[in-house]
Amino acid sequence: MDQRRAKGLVGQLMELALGADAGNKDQPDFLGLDVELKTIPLRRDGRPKESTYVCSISLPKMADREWEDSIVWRKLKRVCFVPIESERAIPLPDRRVGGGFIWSPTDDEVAALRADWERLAAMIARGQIDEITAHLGDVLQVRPKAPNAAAKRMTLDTDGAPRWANPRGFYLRARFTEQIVARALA
DNA sequence: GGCTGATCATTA
DNA sequence: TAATGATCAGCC
Repeated sequence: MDQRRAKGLVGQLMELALGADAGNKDQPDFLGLDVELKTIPLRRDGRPKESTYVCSISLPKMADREWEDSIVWRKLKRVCFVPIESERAIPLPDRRVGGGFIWSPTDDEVAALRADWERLAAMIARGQIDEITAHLGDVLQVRPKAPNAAAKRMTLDTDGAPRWANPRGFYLRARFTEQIVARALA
């Protein structure tokens, strides 16, 4: 199977298998439980292979939104993580699924997430969206999230002036999810 | 190997 | 069309 053409398939199969019901809305996957479902790709050594996508960014809404009301926090305060074997050489049907577990960030993790989020939100609010790179953030990072690099979406400046920007999304660094998985297995 | 920026399938 | 689900590919 061509893995290049099956990127989101694993996640969607899990949603189907576990009965997630939010569809492609900007809300937690399990509406009644307020729990977000995420798969984590693991290599043979049991460490995460990739960073984990959290959500897309609504540029205009970042400016006057507090951390407690942010989409990132709403999604991350309770997550059902499901580790999945993801070596590129293993065919999709042969991949093993690990035991899923419900996770909530510890106080330290919340503090780290919040610090990164507030710094990034401040940059967005100041109209520095094009200066944000994936280098920023200790645990949370901002990366392109678009069909291709040429895609632009209309957004609003802090002054209310329209401008074009590349769509972005929030991601959890692999080092962060590695700690989560390690703690869950301990 | 780790990280960053780019890209792909499917659905409402 | 735009949002969801992530992984790919190349530079360091």
